[in-house]
Amino acid sequence: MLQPGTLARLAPMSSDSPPSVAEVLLPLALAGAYSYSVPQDMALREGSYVRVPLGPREATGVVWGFNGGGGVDDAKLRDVSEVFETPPMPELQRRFIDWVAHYTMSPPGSVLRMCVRVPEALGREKGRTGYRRSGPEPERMTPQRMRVLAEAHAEIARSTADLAEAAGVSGGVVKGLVEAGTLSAEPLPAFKPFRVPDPGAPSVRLSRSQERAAKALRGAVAARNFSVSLLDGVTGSGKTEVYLEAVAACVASGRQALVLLPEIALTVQFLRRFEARFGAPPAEWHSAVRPRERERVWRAVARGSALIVVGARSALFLPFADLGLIVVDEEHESAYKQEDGVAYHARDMAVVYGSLGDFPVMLASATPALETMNNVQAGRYAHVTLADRHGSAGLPEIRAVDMRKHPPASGTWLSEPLADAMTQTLGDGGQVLLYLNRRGYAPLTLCRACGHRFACPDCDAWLVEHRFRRQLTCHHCGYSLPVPKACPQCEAEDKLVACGPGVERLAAEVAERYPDARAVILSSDLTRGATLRDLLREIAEGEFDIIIGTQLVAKGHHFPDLTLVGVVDGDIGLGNGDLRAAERTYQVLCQVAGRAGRGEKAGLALIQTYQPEHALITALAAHDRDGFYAHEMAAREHAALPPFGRLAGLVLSGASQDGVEDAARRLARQAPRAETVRVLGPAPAPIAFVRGRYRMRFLLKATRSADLQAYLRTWLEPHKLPSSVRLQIDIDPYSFM
DNA sequence: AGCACGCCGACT
DNA sequence: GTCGGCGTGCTC
Repeated sequence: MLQPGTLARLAPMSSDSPPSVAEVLLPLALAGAYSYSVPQDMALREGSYVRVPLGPREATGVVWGFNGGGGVDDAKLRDVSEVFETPPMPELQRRFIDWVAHYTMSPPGSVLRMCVRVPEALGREKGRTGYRRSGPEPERMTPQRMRVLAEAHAEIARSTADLAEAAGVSGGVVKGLVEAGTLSAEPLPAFKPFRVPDPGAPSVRLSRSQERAAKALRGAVAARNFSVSLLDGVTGSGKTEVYLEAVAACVASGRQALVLLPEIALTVQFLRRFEARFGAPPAEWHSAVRPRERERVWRAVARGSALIVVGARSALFLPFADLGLIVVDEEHESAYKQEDGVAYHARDMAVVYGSLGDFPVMLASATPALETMNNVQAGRYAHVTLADRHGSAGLPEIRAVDMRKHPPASGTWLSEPLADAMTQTLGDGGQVLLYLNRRGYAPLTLCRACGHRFACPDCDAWLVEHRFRRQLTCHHCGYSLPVPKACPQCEAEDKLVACGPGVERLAAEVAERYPDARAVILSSDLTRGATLRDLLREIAEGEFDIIIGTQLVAKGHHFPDLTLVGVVDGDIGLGNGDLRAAERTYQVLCQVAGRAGRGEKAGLALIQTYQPEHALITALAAHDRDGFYAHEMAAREHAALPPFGRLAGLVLSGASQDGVEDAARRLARQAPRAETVRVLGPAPAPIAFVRGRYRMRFLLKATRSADLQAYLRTWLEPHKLPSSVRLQIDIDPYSFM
């Protein structure tokens, strides 16, 4: 229904007068855009970044349209305060935001929020101040000041931070020299421009197999339209070099390229390979990038002057001026799935982006997601294969160790066959990797006197002992307490026992068995950032004999001396009803096993398992990936699970258990009947209590062609939830959290 | 997301 | 009697 005010506002549009009302999308969880009146002298376009009044404060938003809102009282309209001179958000990005919002069933403002996380990048560039040598030496000369003056130039101004770092002193020393009149200030350009990657830089020689694959991918880039290609090759086959050729072709044609990597794979090694190919580093985008660099990247991406971005999943929401290619490396990685807030899968959204923008998308993996393989088999995705391991390294031999025949002694986790292989490898001067995906010392602590088990007060989870930190910690919320001496329930002393292994405990066992070996633990809570980088380098240089690691070690690190991989627990995580458990176990074991023998020496992987006859294990040992996929695909098809059916998860949560259960029951009663959608639940979520909130879950199972979102909208839109209960929707859920 | 309003516990 | 805890609701 048109409001009287709307008519009045529409009328001027028939002439050439500028639009009088702008629909502004705000980065907030609101149902839609808000309307603002446009001051006479203000030039706005769709996509303009603007400041607008919002209640008692101001907010930054993006113009989503003109004169279309309606429904709001004219008297309510307030003026747009300001337009930013930043290039407007491209139309393609706005369509992408709307699409993602619609698909994930999130408010469009929540998706916009992911795009405007660098508010400083919108205003005028704030210049930096540089300093150069201009005056006489200060009266008081110190060694620190001398070092700074050795770095300071008479012609070229350098920033305080730059000078201080180069001289190895604190910024205060530079400041002192400015006050003494030895250095003088002058404005510097706000940001260093990104070096232009050279697609024609002398590159590494590609093998024949790589060259064939590269040709196919270059062809997809040259076609300049939407296509999806799966670049499929085993660990070590050189996929990176191949897709970088496609990236080169894209930038050679003058368009931007985005390479997505799981956060953890953004390593120095990767960046070095990149720089070797392009003679310049890429623009980086991930959680460790500092605010100032973020601003630099954001601005350069918006201007189109950063041609290649390498980033984690959030890089998908950068304001690309002219995107021509997205590569999703390790596309099967669950790290691409964002669970909280807007629940999206970066690989799937990348494909959507390519389809909206009519450009190619490339997925790379040694163990593609079942969904991706299904798309390949259906002919929707092109299949580009890399047959061999690059160089001399062959595939590692993979063998199962039957734990029923070789049970380790109580309190230990290494079977004799694995321990013997370790002894031999160490004797031959090789490196050993032990993989155990459990952080800490022990996943459960209990009291032998009364049976008390330490659990998190805010979650349904045991507290994990971290012996190095002397703490019991909840891995869901971070709650910690010092390891007590006495049981809090029966007050018995020295009766607490650790149950089950974590990497720290495995390290203790290793130290006892191999006292002369140099062992190191790689785990996200012990090593991060710079320390991790140093450790990885030291490992590659052969500083350690035994590496004990969690998931972290599976990712693309290359350790040339590593010849033996031991998987401590090769059984599928059962119980939590994860439909992808087998697929994921296969993928990670394949990846971990692939760490062995990448150098000149042959590799061996031993997998300790209680189910050596499981299809997953036999397929791994036989290097029969396609066999395992066929087996798993048939199981999914039989159960009408993805990719043969669609899923959605709904989680209701709140502080009061009764409140949540009651809300869930009411909601269940309202569920519309539909041929193509089944609503399962409500049931307590697999982890029913997290961070002090109770959680009830619905699982929706639908046919492949069902419009799940439409169903959910009909169900949820008329329903009013109590405000104390929160609803989270996850379309295509990965874990059933 | 902020920020204000509002209704119940420990203070001058 | 007030200060302030954060639960709830609104912002064009």
